[in-house]
Amino acid sequence: MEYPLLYQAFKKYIDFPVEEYLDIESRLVCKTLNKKEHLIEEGQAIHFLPFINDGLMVNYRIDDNGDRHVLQIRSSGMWLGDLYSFFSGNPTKFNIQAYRTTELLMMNHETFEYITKEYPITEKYFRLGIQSAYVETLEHIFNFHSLSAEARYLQLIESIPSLLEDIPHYLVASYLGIKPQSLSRIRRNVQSMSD
Amino acid sequence: MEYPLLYQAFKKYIDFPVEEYLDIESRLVCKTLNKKEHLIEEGQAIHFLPFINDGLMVNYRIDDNGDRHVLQIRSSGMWLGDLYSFFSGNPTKFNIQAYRTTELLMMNHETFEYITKEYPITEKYFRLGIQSAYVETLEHIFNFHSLSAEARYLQLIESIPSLLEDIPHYLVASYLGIKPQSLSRIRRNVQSMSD
DNA sequence: CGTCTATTTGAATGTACTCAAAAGCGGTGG
DNA sequence: CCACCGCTTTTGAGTACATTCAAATAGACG
Repeated sequence: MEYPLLYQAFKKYIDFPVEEYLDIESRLVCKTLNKKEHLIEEGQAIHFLPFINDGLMVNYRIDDNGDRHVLQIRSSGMWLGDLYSFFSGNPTKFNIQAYRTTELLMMNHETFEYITKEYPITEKYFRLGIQSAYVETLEHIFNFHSLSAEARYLQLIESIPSLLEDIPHYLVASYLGIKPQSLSRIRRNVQSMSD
Repeated sequence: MEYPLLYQAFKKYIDFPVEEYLDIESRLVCKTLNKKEHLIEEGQAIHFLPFINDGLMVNYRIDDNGDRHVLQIRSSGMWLGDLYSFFSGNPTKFNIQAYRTTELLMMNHETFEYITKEYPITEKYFRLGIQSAYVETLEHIFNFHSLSAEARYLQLIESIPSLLEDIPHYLVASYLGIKPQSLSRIRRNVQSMSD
């Protein structure tokens, strides 16, 4: 076993058999991205499903005015791709970029087909994984509705305390749905509150 | 076949075999809700997965201040439950309510276990369905980030023109992430623009 | 050291909010 | 049939929060 973090991911929801895991692992391709390098850019058709073995990835989308909106920030131990493009073959609308040197494990489409056919439990694993991502995303929407920008900020840095050291503040601001200037002012307020 | 809309749903992503569908259909329980009746209330453990055969359901959550936030509005031909509670057995945080007389088809947990075991393709169907809901939800977040309240309103009534006749405006406002007063003002503006 | 980019700060603006009241609408009972 | 009630929607006035525009400061890197 080369990638215990990946094995852990497969075991997260169900008792995934080791032998089958090892075959799957052997079929993945390792890829390293440098700081600021893109894994996925808008317009591409995505033929692989990436797992973050070590690093930090940001998923953003550009709107009609050319403005960037960060939708997901994910780190080691998580999958982060464009499921829609991966399964439909249509061009992606997303951009996924590394903000530190990041090591990815890539599963291509043929491998996905092979393992779900050969090991039916894989289908269940992905169903549960996607379901969990879906539930998280509903929670995210609820937070957007019910919390102020300041409360969302406090919640975010509580869950990932090192975030502001790891990626530019303007990306964190975008993820929170505010402008960098507003994030700066919120941080100033929070700072002075805790004095 | 009693419920063509359900069959259509099973065929949406894959070529789901009829015989297997018919067995699944026979295991569902039909339930009718009256206007304003709840299907799911916060705190319950959810033992069924509901499919909306005919009607309109609203999924909302109450925040710490006691305020309601509508997260989903779904109509005929869609599943709408709490996947998290259904699969984990934990109490739900959601409230799902009918706003018209609504006919539901309910799959209980044992049936889910039975059909995924007996017909492995079911697992794939649900994986694809949840995946599609997940992709929609990411789109929803992007709209929240990139569109003004007025643009979100226009997009919503374009996709469901009868929505404001079907459910109270304050629920639509909540779904849009604004107050009923603001929705009223937006509607007045849009009205006067088109004169 | 200089340049480029990111972050902070200030001032004015805008959008949605709160509070408060009025108008509209649907159902019930006199 | 009309009066009344409760609930929803609209409107008005003042406020709060995040935005824009613009400039200053701070940091990173060659």
